Amino acid sequence: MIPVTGAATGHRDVLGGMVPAMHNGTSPKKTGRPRSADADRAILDATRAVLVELGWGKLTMGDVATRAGVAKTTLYRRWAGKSELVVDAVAVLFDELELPDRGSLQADIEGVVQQFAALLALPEARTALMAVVAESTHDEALRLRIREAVVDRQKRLVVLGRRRAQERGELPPDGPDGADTATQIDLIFDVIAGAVVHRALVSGEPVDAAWARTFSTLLLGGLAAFR
Amino acid sequence: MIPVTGAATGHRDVLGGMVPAMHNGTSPKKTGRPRSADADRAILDATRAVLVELGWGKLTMGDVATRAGVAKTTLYRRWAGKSELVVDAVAVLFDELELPDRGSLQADIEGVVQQFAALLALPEARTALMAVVAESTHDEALRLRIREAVVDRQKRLVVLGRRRAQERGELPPDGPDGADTATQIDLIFDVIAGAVVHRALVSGEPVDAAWARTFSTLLLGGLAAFR
Amino acid sequence: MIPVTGAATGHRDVLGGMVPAMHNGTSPKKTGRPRSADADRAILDATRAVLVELGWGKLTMGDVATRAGVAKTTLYRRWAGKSELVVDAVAVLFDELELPDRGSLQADIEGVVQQFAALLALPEARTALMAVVAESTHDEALRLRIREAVVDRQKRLVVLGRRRAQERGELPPDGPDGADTATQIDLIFDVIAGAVVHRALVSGEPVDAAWARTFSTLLLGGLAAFR
Amino acid sequence: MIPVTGAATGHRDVLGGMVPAMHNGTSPKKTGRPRSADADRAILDATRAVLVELGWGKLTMGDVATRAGVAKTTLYRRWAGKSELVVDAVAVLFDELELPDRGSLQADIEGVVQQFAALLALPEARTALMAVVAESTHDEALRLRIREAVVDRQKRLVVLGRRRAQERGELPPDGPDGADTATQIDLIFDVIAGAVVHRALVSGEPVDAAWARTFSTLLLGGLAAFR
DNA sequence: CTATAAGCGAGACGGTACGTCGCGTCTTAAT
DNA sequence: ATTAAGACGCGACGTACCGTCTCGCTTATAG
Repeated sequence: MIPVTGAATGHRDVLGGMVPAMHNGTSPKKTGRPRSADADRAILDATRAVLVELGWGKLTMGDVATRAGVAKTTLYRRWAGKSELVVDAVAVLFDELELPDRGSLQADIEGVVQQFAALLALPEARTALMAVVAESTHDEALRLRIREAVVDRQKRLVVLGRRRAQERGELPPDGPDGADTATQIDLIFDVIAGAVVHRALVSGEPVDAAWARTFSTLLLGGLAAFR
Repeated sequence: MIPVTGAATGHRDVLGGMVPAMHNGTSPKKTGRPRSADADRAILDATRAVLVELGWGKLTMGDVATRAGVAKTTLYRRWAGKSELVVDAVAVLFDELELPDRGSLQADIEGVVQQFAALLALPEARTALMAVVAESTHDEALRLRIREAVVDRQKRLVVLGRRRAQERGELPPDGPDGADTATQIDLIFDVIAGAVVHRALVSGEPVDAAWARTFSTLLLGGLAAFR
Repeated sequence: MIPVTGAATGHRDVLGGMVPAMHNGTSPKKTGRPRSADADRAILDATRAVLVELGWGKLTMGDVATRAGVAKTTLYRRWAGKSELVVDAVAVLFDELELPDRGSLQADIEGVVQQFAALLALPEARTALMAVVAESTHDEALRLRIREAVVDRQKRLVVLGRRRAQERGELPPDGPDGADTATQIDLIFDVIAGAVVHRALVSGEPVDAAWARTFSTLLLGGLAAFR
Repeated sequence: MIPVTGAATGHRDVLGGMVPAMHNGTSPKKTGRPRSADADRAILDATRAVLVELGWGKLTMGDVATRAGVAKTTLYRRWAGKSELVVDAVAVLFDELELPDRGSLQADIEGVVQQFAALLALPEARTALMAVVAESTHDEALRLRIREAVVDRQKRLVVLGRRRAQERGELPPDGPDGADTATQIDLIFDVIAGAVVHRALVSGEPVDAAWARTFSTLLLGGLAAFR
């Protein structure tokens, strides 16, 4: 996994005391046998493998443990539950998204749309993403974890594409008001990610080159409205 | 429930024989005691009640059955599982969405966006919707069911809004090519629904009047690109 | 079935009123469609068939009804439950026991022992007999029914064998006290039936010619003690 | 329970792999948390309690588990089903049978007959015994288990009574042929146990002092035939 | 170089829910 | 009134995972 630092590090037990530590990157330990790094890797690999084969619903902690050649205890020592484990296991997939420079804003948008669509075509990514999002609707901590591990990390693509377009003169430079800029970035991200996910997973229609073209045309037109 | 006709009509058992029939609107029965319509109503009401109180994760079939004053078997006679039941139970919530005529396309868009956001603010709707969508990523029959019961039914809002805008002269009349029209409707639907869901549930940011305004501005700008 | 007359005829419902009539040979009915005699036959045949194939434990009322081409209601109109039905279905098997005259009391005893053992070698007879006896340990009405339909009917074998032996001079004639005679008959019946059943079903040892010989020797010796 | 060693030691699952082990006395375990001996005791006590209160028919695994303060799974980890559990639970009742020395073979026989009758007068013993015997008619493993846990253990009474009678000179010493001796013991056991059970449970007549006297007279006379 | 402390594989544990099965009753329409 | 069909309320079944716990062992650092 890509060690996630920050918010959801460790958790308080019922008595309010700090428990040895969930996955968080920091190492508060001093003595005793250190945790096996092999186990971490094996567990996350096994998680992805099981996700592909069985999907979220059929994925069980015991199953993952067995495949990873690890005891269930080892697993629970590191992650609080299925959701947390799967978020970490899947986050890495989203880091592979890139924004190759295709020369125009429209082409760049089409490119990232199609990359995202390709990712959502992978059963494990599709299923795991929606499953953890579903879980997060009644688990704030999980929602934050997803935001950190997945959402916020991918905003870089919007930021980058925007800067390139500004450099090309396709978009005006940022105004003096930083808040407006941030609002626009969030909006664009929600529109792109939301539309692609909805098209692919809810409507169940293909996100192909033709759709990417039509969609990017709409988006570009919309962006012009902010000029 | 609004009886859903079509796809998931009955299913074959292991021996290939036709099983009495899941919920599907068709009536293959001729003899024997007819199924109780009261039970249907009671079950769906109970499902919504349990969803509100406990959420998707804590909803159990046994619990629903008890509250509905019905045997668990009666429940399984009509729905194959939790997901199918919940789809039918929540579908009706989406039917309450309306498109009040606010005088301009932008105002209409903002209105529907806010109605949709209000619906997603209900815990039972939010959780149940995402949960069944998550399930549907590895269950094609369920995906079709969602599409019929929820998605396709709400496209009416886009169609209506579009016609009104055309009557007002805000949008050009349909071209001769019906396919283009359908493509545009689908696109607009995916963009609106996708963006709102993503904003509300993934980004976790409020879908308020300000956001609705900014979003509708973007969308209107985009629609101009198709003129 | 061999219609059983007497004790367990009909049963009182919870309110103490007389219910239309269980199987009892009498016909209190006057109007309406008469009961099908075919159904009776088909049900009992089906019961025996299912007993052979599946045994008592797996025999279900629904299964019997289906095989008999009859509705479950029809079945319950005639028998109060599984036990009652099976008693009637199996009773006939015991009526096939005979006491061929082999010329001596010992040979006659050996003969009946082996016939009874052959009957207990049939899975349906063995299983059904023990199952209803087990049920009868907490169901007095069932115990009486078994006694009438099975036990008392087979005492004829003891009575007949005894009379023949008396005619041959192997046993003394009945004394003046009828009670003593009845006591002896009951005792002999319990000893023979009990020993054979215990040997065959509890000890699980074969009831073969050798055992029959040893057993009859013991019994004859014992009878001499009453002279 | 008195741990039963032998026959029913673990069982093969559908794939032929060895399953963790049902109750059998052997300990194939090496690693992991050991099974709780307290649980064993609590379960068997609870089983007997439920048998007394509700009888075999109303005894449910869930009920036993609850009363024993144990999870249902724990129960199924040790016993394959109701029958196996009840055999172990009632076996101990039979171990309480004794053969007090009353000074003569006839008196000893009468004594054991009446003790056995008293045991069969207990609803839990009567019902449970017959129920498991009935089950065993189509379950060889269960039959062996009953034989080990109940039947074979009580042969000690016959062996002891016989030795005492020989010491008193009421019976001749064992001949050189051990097989004959074993045959006789088995026969006597089947006759005593069979006759008492048949009288008590099938004929439904009282096993009182008078019957015990008449029966023992018959048996003694029979034994004389082997002299 | 021993003591202490945590990690680890294994698997039993108390729970909760599952989805199925059979029971015996009931509600239809058709004799 | 009886029949075939089949839905119904009920209750138990045996299984699957959950997340925790106890074992005996291993592998570190600290004294």
